[in-house]
Amino acid sequence: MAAEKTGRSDPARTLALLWRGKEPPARGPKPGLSVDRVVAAAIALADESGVPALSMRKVAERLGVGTMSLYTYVPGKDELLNLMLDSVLAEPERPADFAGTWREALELHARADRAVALRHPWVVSLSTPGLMLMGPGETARSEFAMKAVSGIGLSPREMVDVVNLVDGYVRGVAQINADLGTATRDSGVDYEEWWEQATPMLERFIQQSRYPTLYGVWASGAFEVAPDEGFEFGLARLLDGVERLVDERALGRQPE
Amino acid sequence: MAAEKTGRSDPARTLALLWRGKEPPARGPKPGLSVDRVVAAAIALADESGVPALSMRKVAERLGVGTMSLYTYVPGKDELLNLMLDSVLAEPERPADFAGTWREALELHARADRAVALRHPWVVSLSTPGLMLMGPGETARSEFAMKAVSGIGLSPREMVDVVNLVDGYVRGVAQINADLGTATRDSGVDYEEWWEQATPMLERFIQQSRYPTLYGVWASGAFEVAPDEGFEFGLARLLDGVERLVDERALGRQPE
DNA sequence: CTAAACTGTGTACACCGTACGGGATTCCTG
DNA sequence: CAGGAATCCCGTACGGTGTACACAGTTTAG
Repeated sequence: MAAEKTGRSDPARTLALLWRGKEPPARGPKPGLSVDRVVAAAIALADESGVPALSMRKVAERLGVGTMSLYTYVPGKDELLNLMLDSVLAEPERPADFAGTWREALELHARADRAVALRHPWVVSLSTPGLMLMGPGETARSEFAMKAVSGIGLSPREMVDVVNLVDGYVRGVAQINADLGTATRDSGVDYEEWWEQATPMLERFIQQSRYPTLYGVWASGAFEVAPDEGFEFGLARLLDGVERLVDERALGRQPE
Repeated sequence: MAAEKTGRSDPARTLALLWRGKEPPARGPKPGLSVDRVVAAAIALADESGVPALSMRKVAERLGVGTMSLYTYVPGKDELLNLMLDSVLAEPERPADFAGTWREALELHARADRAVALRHPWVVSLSTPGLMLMGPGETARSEFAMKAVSGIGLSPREMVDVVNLVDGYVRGVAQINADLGTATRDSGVDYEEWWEQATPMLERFIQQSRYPTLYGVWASGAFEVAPDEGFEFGLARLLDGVERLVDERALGRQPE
C-alpha cells in the first residue's frame, strides 16, 4: 500500500521553496548543504529503496549530517516529498521550439511523464502537484502541454480537459504498472514464484462458472504480457478520440 | 503526499483473506469481532480522517478492543489496507445482465469506479489491486469490464488493453482531483483562502513572458472550474477513440 | 566589539506497527 | 466428566518515525 501526505500548511512558503525564491542569507555561517543537495539525496534514496523506506534520518545519514540539520533547508518531510516530485517532473526535456503536430506534441508529453514514472516508480504514489503546488517542473510540463493543444480550435476549457485526459491516463496506467513492480519487490517473492503459489488459490476462487469472460481472457494468456506494451496502444486510442474532436472543431461543428 | 505499501509476503494467505476463505474455528472462544467489522471500522476511519491518520490503535479504539486483538483477524496493516480497497471496489452495483452497448457498459464501469473514488478519496492513494491481489471486488470489476468489451471483434490482448485504458484514465483523474481535496483539508486552509495567499507568489514566478500559453489559459479562468466536470468530457473522447478501433475491426481492417 | 542572523545538532516526546507471551474461554476427545 | 487443544483477547515492550525545542558555534553588519 501507499499513502503519504503532501501540501503542508503555508502555501507561500512552499511555493517559495519550490522556486528556490529565497535570496542567500546575509549574516551567519556558510550553509554546508543546499535544498538541491537534500532533495537529490532523498531522490536517490527513494530510487533505491522506495518511498516507504525514506526517512529523515536516512537522508541525513547519507549526507553525513545530523538529522535535524535537514530542517534548516526543508520545513518537513511533506515539503521534501513535494520538492522531490517537482524535481523529477523537470527531468525530461521538452523543447520550447517543438515543431510537430499537436498529436506529436502530446505524445512527447505523455512519453516524457511515462519515462519519469518508469525511472522513479515512487512518483505515482505521491500526490499530483496540480495548481496548489506549481513548481518549475510542473509549470514546464503544463506550458508544453497547453502549447500543444493551443491554436487548434479548442476553447481554453477544452484545452484543460484534453490535457487532464492525457495526464490522467499516463498517471493511471503508470500506477497500475508500478504497483506490480513494487509489490513483487517488497513481498520478497518474484513474479513467477508468486504465480506458482497463487494459481491454485485463484483457480479455487475465480471459478470458470462465476466469471466466464474474465476466465476466458485469463486462459488466453492475455494477462501475462508485460503491462508496458499496452501504454502505446491506449495512448493511440485516446489521441484518436481527441483527433475526432479536433477535426469536428476544424469543420466548425460541435461534437456529439 | 501519499504512499504506503501493499502486498505483504504470503500470497495464499492474502488471497484466502480477501475471499474470506477460512471456515469458522471448531474450538476456542467465540470471536467477538470479524474481519468485516475490522475492515468496516478502518474504512469509516479513513473516510473521516484519511489514510495517513489511520492507525491500528485508532481502529481498535473505535471497536472498543485492545490494539493487538486486531491481529487475530488481520495479519497486519498492509493486509488491512488491501481488504479495505477490495471492499470499497465492490460497492457499486454492476448488473450481471446489463443489456446496453459496449460503450454504455464501459461508461457504467468507469462511473462506478469514479463514484468509489469520490466517496472514498483515499482509494487512489493505495496501490492498485491488479492480478496480485484479486479479491471479490476487483474480480467483479474485471469480469464486468471484460464482458463489456467481449464479442465486438477485439483480441483478448486488445480487450485487456482497452480496459486498462479506461481504468487508467479513471484512476488518474481521480487522483488528480482527490489530491486537491485532501491538500486543502489537511493544510487547514480552504481553497479560496489558499488562492488569495498563493496568487501573488504564482504571479511572481509564473510570469507571462516565460509561460505565455499557460498564462493565457490561466487568465481565461479555465482552471477555476470544478475539476469534476472534465471527467465526462475526457471519458467521451477516450471512448470515441475506442469506437474508432471497434468500427475498424467490424470492417475487418487493421487500425492505423 | 557587540549584536543579530544564521547554521548545526543532541535530546526528548508522542506516536507508530507489531513480536511475544500469558491468561481466559470454548470445544473435542477420551 | 476430565483434560487437552485450539482459539480468543491483550498488556508489555522494542525499534522505528517526524519533529519541537534549546542551545552552541559561526559569520557579518553596524
